[in-house]
Amino acid sequence: MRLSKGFFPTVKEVPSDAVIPSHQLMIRAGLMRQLAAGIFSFLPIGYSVMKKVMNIIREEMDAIGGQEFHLPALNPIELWEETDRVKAFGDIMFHIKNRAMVLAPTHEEVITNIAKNHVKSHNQMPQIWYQIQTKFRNEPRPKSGVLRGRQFTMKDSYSMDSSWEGLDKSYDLHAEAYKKIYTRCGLNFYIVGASSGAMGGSGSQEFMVESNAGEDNLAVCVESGYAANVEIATSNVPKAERKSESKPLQEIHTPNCKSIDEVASFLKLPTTQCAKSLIFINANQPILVLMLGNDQLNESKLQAVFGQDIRPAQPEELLKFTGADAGSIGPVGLKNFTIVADKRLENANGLVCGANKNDYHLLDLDLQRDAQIKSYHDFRSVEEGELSPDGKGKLRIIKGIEVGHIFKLGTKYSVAMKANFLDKDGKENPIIMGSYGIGVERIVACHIEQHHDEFGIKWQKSIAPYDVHLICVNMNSESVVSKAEEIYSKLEKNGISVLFDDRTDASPGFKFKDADLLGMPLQVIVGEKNLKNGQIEIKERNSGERRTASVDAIIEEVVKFVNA
RNA sequence: CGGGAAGUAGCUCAGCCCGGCUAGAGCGCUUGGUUUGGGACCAAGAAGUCGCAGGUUCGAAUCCUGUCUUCCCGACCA
Repeated sequence: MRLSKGFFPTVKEVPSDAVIPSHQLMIRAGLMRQLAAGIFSFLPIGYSVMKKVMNIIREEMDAIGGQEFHLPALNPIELWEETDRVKAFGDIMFHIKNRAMVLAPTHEEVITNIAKNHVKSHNQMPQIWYQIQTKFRNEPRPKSGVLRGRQFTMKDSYSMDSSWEGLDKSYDLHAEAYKKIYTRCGLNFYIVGASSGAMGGSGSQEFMVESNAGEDNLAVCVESGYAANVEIATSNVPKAERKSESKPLQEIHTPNCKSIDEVASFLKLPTTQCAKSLIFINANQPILVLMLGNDQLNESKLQAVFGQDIRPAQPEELLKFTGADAGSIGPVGLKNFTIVADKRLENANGLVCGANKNDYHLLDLDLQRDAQIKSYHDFRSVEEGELSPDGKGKLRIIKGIEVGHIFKLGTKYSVAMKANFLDKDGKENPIIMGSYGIGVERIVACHIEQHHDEFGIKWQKSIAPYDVHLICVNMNSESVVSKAEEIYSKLEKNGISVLFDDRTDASPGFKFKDADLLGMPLQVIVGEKNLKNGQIEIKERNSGERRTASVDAIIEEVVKFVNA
């Protein structure tokens, strides 16, 4: 492609509403333009990268036996009522005004609908069905360019199995395919254990790219290889000790002591001898959660136990339910409460807790003796520097961008939509499903986040829009132009895709800047300076390394680089 | 949905506080000329209902009210 003929709207100045590097560069290098919040037009060079990513995805999905579908984005709302997800998605789902239709935010329902009508026997499984298609989600706050949009491209796939072992296998196939996809796309990524959230199912993992632009926090440990979303991450921290003897409960005046730190320093006790009480409301019922010392409660873990609707109590509710304000609340003597505690507190004694009376605390609380603990769960958020669960190394908390998520769905959708098959014994069972997603634009943005410098993008070979950026430095020199033209046509004949900067109205400096911004892996620079010595310069964008090759050897040199 | 910021030429912005005549700059664009190895130079030019609506005023980009849009932080994110 000739730069003089094609549409490559590069921009020198940083767009005012782009904050993160990938967003800025996707605008500056002419990959896309914004139409509205979270909605982007992809321009030729941007779409060419998208297509390369999608092809890698196709190849790897086909390699595990996936079959490509193309499902409608416009769905009858009735379909979504069958699984009660009109309510579950709420405002996230776009609704069509003049017909009872919605724009699909994902495709479990459509897939299950097809499976229900046609997958009737265990002999027809396993199946892996996928598509690459536009998804619509009415995000309350689109941000960071293409990283969180209202319309985006997703590879979504669905596995159908007749057994749970089969699901495990389909899931593992996807995990392996995903690793290949992200590796081929030039991304450094982590696979982390994740919360299944309201999606349901028995397990899920996320594929995460480390980046400051990320919205998720991950706990990772290089030494042990442990990696998990902090929503579910655990660490190796000691439990509170149980002393051999429990002293009697004792009420003590603790004026103006609200926080655990204030209470601990007032009583001259370590914070790890304090039990912090937090009140939540679930289905109008109060729940008291006990945490050790200054441990932070992880609300995702709380939701995993009590469901999504649990919420913190309002200050007036605290007073109503416990008779005290925050800072003086405890588990002793509460009526009609569900009391749960973090695992670190299991059967502990000798603790300090609120007395349900403002400015008073209780000493020597024994959780076995003095409180009705319904159950113990892991509720705490892990902290930077704690030991990984296997104790082999320290945890680091990093920010990550989710580029993929795989779920073992189980039978949630097949049961809801009555997608049943007959097993070997002629018995009817719900199809066992998995669902697996990859955000295509996110891969592109993450690639740029991981491969760029102050001058522009550094495409890795696998997804670069062109293999080579050919620069003709002196358009007024006939010999230079004819040599550049010759190289252009020879490279194309050798199957190399070339972006040829043959503009007559751009200065050399301008061309070099554009080449660095656009970021093709190899720049071939044809200029008078080197040509008079029979040399052509080549520059590798990734390393910045420059060298020259003789006019006779240049084609071979470039072909070698591209195919390396 | 809560908090903050911003909408002036294709882009990046100044002007607004303290109202005034014909609304500016740089980049980009058009034409002509010069230039050609790291975002060239000279000259001439085109281009803006100052987001929109209403109000105050002799007079509004500027003051007031409302509204829309965009960005950032938070909440939310199957």
